[in-house]
Amino acid sequence: MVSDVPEVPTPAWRTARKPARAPRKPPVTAEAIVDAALEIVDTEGLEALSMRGVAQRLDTGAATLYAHVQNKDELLELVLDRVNGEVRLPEPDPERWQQQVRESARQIRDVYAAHNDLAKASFGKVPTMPNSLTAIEGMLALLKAGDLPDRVVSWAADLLALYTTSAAFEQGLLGLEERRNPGATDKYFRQLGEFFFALPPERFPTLTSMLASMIEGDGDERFDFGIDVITLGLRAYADRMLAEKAAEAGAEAGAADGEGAAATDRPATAADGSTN
Amino acid sequence: MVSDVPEVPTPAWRTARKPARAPRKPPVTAEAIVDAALEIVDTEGLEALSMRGVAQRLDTGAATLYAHVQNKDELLELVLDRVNGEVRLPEPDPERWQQQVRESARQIRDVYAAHNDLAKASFGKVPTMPNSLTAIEGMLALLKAGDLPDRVVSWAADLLALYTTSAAFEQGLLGLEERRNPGATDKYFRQLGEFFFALPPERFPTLTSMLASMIEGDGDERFDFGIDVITLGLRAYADRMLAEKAAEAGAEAGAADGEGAAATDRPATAADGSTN
DNA sequence: TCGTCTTACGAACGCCGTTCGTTTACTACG
DNA sequence: CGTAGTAAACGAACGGCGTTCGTAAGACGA
Repeated sequence: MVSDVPEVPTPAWRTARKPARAPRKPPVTAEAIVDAALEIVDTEGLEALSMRGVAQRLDTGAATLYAHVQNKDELLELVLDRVNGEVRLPEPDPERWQQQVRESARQIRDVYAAHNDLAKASFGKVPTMPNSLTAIEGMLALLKAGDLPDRVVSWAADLLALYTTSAAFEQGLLGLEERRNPGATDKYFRQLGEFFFALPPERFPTLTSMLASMIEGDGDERFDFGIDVITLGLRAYADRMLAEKAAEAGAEAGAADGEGAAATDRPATAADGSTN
Repeated sequence: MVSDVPEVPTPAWRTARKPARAPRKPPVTAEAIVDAALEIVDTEGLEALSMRGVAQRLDTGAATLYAHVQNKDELLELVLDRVNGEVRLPEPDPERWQQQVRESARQIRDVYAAHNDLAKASFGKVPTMPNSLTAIEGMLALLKAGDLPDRVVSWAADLLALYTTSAAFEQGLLGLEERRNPGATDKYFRQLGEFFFALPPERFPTLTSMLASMIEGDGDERFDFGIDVITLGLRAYADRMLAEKAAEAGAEAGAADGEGAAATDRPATAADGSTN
């Protein structure tokens, strides 16, 4: 399309050896499409991703893409899986499971946030692609090393994924807007602060009395807070669960047994797989 | 435009008394626009919401809307605020703060999920509209009744909002798809189950060993799990924080003080915080 | 060299958010 | 009653979107 119709006829011996095909463009493959799509997301954000844009970047038409990808949704899933492939989770070390969970969650957040607001595309999608499954496998293994019951581990993975994805989205969105017009984010936050400080205390007594602490902390601190709360909560939840189960068993076995403090020394039977 | 050009001339005495204007259509106001938009979201989901669709429902043109609403984004914010107005949080009762938080989070989730996938529109938006602020105020008050430090309360509100919104979105999305073609959700879940059970155990040992517990539980149970984990975690986090502060102060004042048990006056839900 | 078969792709369809310039409907005043 | 002024309404258009269809081009075995 660029110069297929020369104004002057070309001598035969010139066309004889493969004319103008030297800078051969790479063939269109699903992989190349995913690459191009991710490049667009990386430079302009998720909203700027369009089939036409991807096609343009590959020097072809939009219709071509549909030979390799069912639709935009599938393309997004492929992009997400490629990004999930960037995640590297550690081998579980039971001695440090909480740190490992924190570090891993942080890594996942950072991997996603490095691709702007891409995380938004993962909301409400059930992960089924290879790299996504590998990431889940890794996180489950980490949690299981924490000696938690199976049900707690499973549901905790969901909870952590939710939290991590949300945080990644917010951070990525912020980074994107900061890149779009640097400095505007500061101004926005200042205006936001002014707005909140101007709220009437009689209508929002609690809110206005806590503005200082609401603004406190950067993204990392706040993210770590969430992870800490969740891991501490998992521990406490599991302990409570085991205590209840023990009390039940005790009540069934004999009424003489005192009840209560069962969360003291973590018995190794925590993950006995007794769930259903 | 409906019948301005009659095929047969109308006698003068018919048009004399205000022709065809009897079923006067209500004037276009921002409120009516929000109503129409919410109706569309309620019946067809967030993705089906378009300015043209809203205009059609009001029997007018899309351009008219822009006289009352800056753009689609602002319209969405107004819709969200209207929905936030449906939330009714209880007066804080320090004796039952954990139950109150759970009930409130559940109510918020249900309010949103009742409007299909509307919750998706709230991701990444800082709440500034009246009803949103009122909801935050209420949740902060509830958390503060739990006797948590200000910083914990502030950040916990963020965390809970994230979790609740995500859960509402997932539940709403599910409900929407179930309404779109009833029964298809069951089939989808069955296929999903088959897919996961067919995964190779040597590549996903942890995942495949826990499939039973991953599938366990309905939406409510799983949501409550998350809320319980978070509230238990908040308690534990606050206790650990206070213990550290106490230890610091103790170390400064004199080295003679014993350390540890700071969760004394709190009824102590298995939150010993002794891990690592 | 021919026929087949995969891949590429221009053009079109029906949507979308938003803007522009004009028309309409109503109010207030002469 | 007539008219000027004004705010609301809105048709038409712009550029872009996801997706489909029928055709064109190239690869390749017979």
